[in-house]
Amino acid sequence: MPADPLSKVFSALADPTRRDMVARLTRADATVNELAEPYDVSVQAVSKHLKVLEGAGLVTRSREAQRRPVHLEAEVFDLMTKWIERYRRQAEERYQRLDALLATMPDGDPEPPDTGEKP
Amino acid sequence: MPADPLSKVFSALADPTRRDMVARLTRADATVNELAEPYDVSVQAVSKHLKVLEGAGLVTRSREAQRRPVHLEAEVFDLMTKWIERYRRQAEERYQRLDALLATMPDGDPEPPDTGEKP
DNA sequence: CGTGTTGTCAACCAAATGGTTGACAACAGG
DNA sequence: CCTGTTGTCAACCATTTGGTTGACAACACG
Repeated sequence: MPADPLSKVFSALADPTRRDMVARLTRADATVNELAEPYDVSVQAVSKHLKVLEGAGLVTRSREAQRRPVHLEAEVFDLMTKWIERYRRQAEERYQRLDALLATMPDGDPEPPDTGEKP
Repeated sequence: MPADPLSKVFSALADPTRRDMVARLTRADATVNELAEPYDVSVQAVSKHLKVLEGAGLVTRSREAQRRPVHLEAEVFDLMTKWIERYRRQAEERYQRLDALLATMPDGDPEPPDTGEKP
């Protein structure tokens, strides 16, 4: 189960219910019951979702009597953003290079796939 | 299996092997065998991974004789980036408001949790 | 002290996931 | 035409995932 941090975060956000919880937590902290209310599933199921989000570092929880308020940790988002941006940038740069390359050869085939000579 | 687009993309990138393939595809298009080479799994397994990436719109494939070159589609990244940025921003704004709120009340408890008067 | 509220833990279940092997289609090139 | 290469499809298997129900701990409050 050692699953790297990035995998855990992506995996955690791959579920629509979990994404919705995160969305709601950007507005305010909430208890498990509050979080569970809009969804048509048991409180236990939501508790499990919370564990996944917690394991991914997207969420922390404090104690306050018998309540366990859930708090969003937005920093983890940066992990993903960095990964995505990095490869998006590389993909774009490559696209630029390809463009430049095409510009240097106005019409010829760089590697003639077929030398013509077809009757 | 109707899984929404965002779920598919997050889910596709939740796997380290798949993320590595994407990373390599930012440098150059590749065939299935080329992609499979570094990993210690069968070509069929890689073919499955490709189907997942394709289903998420992260990758497209053309025909060229019996070869099926794989090409990265970077636009889908924007879907994720938008989602992430939106909620990261909201979380930060909320943090700001909380900060401002705390500034207006130098020391008092806004909602006395306990009115004292307990013998 | 008993009772209600809040949440977790454990056992169980169905479906999805990631891997395997074997068969086969499609094409290039001798 | 035969052969090798490239890739997919299908069946199968083990593990994970997302959900359920039931029991129980921890605490507030009458």
